[in-house]
Amino acid sequence: MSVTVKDIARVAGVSTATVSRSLRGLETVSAETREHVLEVAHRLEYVGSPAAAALSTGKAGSVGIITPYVDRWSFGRMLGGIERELRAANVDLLLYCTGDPSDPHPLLPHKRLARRADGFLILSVAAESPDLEEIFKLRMPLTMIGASAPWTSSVRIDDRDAAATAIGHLVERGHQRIGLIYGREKANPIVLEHQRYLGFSDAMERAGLELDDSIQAPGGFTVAGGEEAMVRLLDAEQAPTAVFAFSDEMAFGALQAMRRRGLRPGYDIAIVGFDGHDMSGLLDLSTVSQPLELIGATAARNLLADMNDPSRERKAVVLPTELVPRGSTVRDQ
Amino acid sequence: MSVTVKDIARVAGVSTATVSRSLRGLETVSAETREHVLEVAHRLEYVGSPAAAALSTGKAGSVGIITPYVDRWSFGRMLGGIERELRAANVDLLLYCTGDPSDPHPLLPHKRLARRADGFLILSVAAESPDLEEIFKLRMPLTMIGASAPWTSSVRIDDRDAAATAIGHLVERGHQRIGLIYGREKANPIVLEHQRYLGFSDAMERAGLELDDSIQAPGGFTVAGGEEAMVRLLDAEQAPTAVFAFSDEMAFGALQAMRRRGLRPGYDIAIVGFDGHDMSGLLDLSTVSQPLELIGATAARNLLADMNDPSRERKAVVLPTELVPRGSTVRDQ
DNA sequence: TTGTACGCGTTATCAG
DNA sequence: CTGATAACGCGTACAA
Repeated sequence: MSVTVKDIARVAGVSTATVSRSLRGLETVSAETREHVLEVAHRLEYVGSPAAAALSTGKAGSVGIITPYVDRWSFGRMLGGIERELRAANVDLLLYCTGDPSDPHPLLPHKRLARRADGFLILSVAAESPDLEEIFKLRMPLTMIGASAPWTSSVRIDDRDAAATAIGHLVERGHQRIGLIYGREKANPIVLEHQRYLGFSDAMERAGLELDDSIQAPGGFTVAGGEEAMVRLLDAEQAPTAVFAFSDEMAFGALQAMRRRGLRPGYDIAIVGFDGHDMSGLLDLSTVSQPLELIGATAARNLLADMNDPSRERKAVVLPTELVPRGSTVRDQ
Repeated sequence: MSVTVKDIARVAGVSTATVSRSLRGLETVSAETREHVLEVAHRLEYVGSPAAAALSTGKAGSVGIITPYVDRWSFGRMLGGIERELRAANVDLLLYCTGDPSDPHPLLPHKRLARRADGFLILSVAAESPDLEEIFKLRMPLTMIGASAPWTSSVRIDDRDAAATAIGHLVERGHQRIGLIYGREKANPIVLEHQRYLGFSDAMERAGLELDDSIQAPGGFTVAGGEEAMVRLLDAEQAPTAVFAFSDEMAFGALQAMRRRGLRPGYDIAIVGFDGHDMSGLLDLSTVSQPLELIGATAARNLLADMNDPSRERKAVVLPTELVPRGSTVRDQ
């Protein structure tokens, strides 16, 4: 097999305990002994066994990230922030993708999940999700992103307020018939959806406007889905004069649908998206921008802190969003 | 601490060996014993320790994926394909991000990498990269994506041919002055870049056209970088009539730059990108589309096969690409 | 079909 | 400062 601490101990003429201590840089070893051990280890091309270390210490040396999707733009950005922090702390990153949260999916794989990591980052999964109960029961350090539960740390934006701001922007510009492209079909919506919907209805009510189901459709958070949804809105008996989409990607699809019909964003119909996608500027799409990398990094840092000090008080961080008005809502003055 | 096989054995009145066998569904246990053990395990809420299992069997039960970037669109798509296959096989996914390959980065973390996973998926890293030597030395199952080495499996597209096709398309449409937006600044390019560049120059030569450095610029594979690069091309003493970008995202940036100057894609300047990005249709961008999820899935499946049978012959799979002509290259007939 | 007992590679607890 | 030695939790020859 491969080189172990035993081999090093034998060659270096010390005990395995001393080898272990030297390797980990504990101060309780004389400098010269350590030097020697390190030299031998290097010469033998020693590579430690994380499994053995994990078994011995009880710490896996990694955190798991649980997410319903992996190929969405916003996920990539968050992941970037998370990865950076984790790498800096030298902990491994395990990725678990649960698939669409509205499916009755086969639960978060096995409970094996538990022992794999020392803590978890949970993305956009409703705290009430039955799947999560299993995780909560583990009583491990947890940080939720895009949702929150009283007994875990969380990092998120104020989805409700942000959505209301977007609608407020449209109302200000004189729109009275405002359509909506939301995410999943009804049941078990991911949290942020629910919050954004509340913000939407808050603002509509405040403006004295009626909610009309015929101009609301699900876009599944994809470009193609957004396009389909927009087609439905346009085909409604009375089409909307403005549309709010729960994600920029869906808004892009909506723009596509409009273009196919010769409708000009901002003139014929106003559109505002959500995320602050790289490409929203290019498409001149108004959007509510959120600091995704920062959200990821903040969550990761928080989780690491919780892991190091389990008694640490749980934190619920709320990061700011920003409305970015562009041509898709301001041309039609 | 937590429930172990020993606890189950005691409660169920059998040996730990029988517990282990039952838990893993080995056929060498009587049905009724197994039932009983499973029932007890369930009742005790037993959760196995992957670390212990790994230590005992020598298999980590996971594969590592090594990538220079994590927030690029194409990566998300590949990851989707990879994740699906891995999940189906019930193996964990470890993510290692190396950062920009042209930096002299601190090597692929530690060698600890080795024992963490049973195999690795390596994305877009040059086989000649010094970092990889360390990995190769491990003699573990490896599958490269977007690059290849004779002694490992690999899955890729024919970047050279694909790039040549894109240029051929432009040449066909009468373009003689063709600019290029490539990725990283010179040194240590990721492999696909080199290949695409070769395809570019192949086709240029074949058409009897000259390469002109003044209309070639790096865009760093980002939208913003693509925009900057395009500005440089437009400001060249003699601007190009057509531009080929190594990624759709950079092409999007180029479109942005054109729009800011009132230039119409397909009329004033033709543009063709690379990837088959979700949004290329929306922006009417001609592109060379590659089957990213399939690439990821194929690579993952291949790696799993190599892991199960180390003597398995290494495979080098080349998947097809497709030129998708759109308005950005065909309007100016 | 089932049980015994040892090994996997580290870390941690004691003595010394 | 260093060395035995006992865990850590599971898999698996080997024996019964």
